[in-house]
Amino acid sequence: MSMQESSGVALWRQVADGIERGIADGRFAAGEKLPGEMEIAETYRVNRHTVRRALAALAERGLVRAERGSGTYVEAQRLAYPLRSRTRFSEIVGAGGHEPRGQLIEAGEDIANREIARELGLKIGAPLIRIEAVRLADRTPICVSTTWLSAERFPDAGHVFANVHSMTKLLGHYGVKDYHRASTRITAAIADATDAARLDLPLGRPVLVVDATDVDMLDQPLVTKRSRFAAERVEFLVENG
Amino acid sequence: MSMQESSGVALWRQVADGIERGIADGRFAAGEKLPGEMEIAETYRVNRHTVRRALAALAERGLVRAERGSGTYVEAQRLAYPLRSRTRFSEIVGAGGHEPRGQLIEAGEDIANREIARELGLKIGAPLIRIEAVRLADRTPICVSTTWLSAERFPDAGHVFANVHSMTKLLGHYGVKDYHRASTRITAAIADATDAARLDLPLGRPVLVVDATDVDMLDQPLVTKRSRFAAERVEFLVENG
DNA sequence: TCAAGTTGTCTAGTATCATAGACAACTTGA
DNA sequence: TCAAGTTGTCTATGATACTAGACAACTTGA
Repeated sequence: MSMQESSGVALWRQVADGIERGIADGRFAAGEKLPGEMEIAETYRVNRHTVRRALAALAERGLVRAERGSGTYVEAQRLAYPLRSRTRFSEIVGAGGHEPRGQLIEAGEDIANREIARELGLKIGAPLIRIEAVRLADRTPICVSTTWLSAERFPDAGHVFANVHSMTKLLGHYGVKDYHRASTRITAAIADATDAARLDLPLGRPVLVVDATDVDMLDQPLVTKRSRFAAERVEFLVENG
Repeated sequence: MSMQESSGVALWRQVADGIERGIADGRFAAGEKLPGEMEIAETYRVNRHTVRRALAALAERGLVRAERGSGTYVEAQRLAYPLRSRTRFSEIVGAGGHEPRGQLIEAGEDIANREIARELGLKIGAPLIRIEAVRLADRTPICVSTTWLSAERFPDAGHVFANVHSMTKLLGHYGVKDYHRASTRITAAIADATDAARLDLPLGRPVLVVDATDVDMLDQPLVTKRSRFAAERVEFLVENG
């Protein structure tokens, strides 16, 4: 493997990403010993100090642990996140044996642009409630979400959410007994400073960007949201047929 | 917005990513003029030269175009890629008005590890055909795929694929009339040197990693594959209910 | 016990990144 | 025509990243 020059990504970062990928796809299993620093330096054709910096970065994030005189060992795992018609963060995280938590960052008012208006079946310029929240599993931030609801249909939704800390409960408060996922769009990006801070993620890490709209049992749009997931902490499962 | 220090990502790269994100999520529409270099420098709190380097990187990738004395303008778009039960690369790309193409990189033999054996319903160590291919839309590489098939059920599949250049046709050659997607797992990573070269992508860009298994009409597994998509060129659409 | 292999910690030298300022070349609209 | 605003190019300087080499501290297995 050879490294790319002047890509705007430091060499040690490229090495760290390479090793992390090896951990993610199972080439380096959890608990296993990584190759020695000299060997890694040779395979990536960089100086041993550069490898050490890469390993230090991974160690700081808790993915590996160095043992002097012995070697460097892997410790990691990703949260499985099924994308079903019935997608509830708390249920998914809870099913994985982790403790789900939601935390309100900010609630405010907004106005529908063309895209949101189309998703929610509203007119452009219609008043909206915007809720920004971060969701955690066992105190590890998993994603940050921006959620939009019609301010007419859900007046004062911001204050309600601040009390109940759950989208399901919020909708229940307005008489919505059940809802399901109508559409989901996924792509990836690089975490910007805001996301990075909220996700407790170093800048430059990949995030999975998910745009989704939930509808009620009559297929009437309820909420639309954009979530940014720390890619290194989740793995989406799409179940077809 | 403030930049993060010593993340292993150069400042100009962070600025470039920020602008690219603005293009991706529509803050900067195609054809529109970006803010002036001085203004960008102020919002990101970096030197104008750093902004210029960021813009140069985006220009090289064809996302923006600078016009001396006038401004810098956006030009970009992402390929919509629906993840349905019936997922066929050529149909998706063709439907978007682009010309699909597949290109064989390498075909060889392999042996089933635990994961592949489970996906394909084979025993560990069972003989496999491994096919590496890159898929393009209008000569732009979209993804690289590694596909595994049972060597017993599909003998000589590598040579067949080299002739037909299509997974659908390959399966048809063995009497498989129709098939559909059984499972899809998505996560994101950073492009390594191999991916970067094959996708004509600078190192360090995010890729969407998709693990998928296709089954026949009797739900018997046919092929399992791992694809890596250039995240900046596609947007997955998950359609539920 | 000892040799080989591992991670930890120094010292340097070179290349790249980022900032700062100045000015040229060009476009646009008044 | 001209002023204001834009991108293009140059010089210079300090900070950081990367390489190179040496050796210490520690673990493991023969």
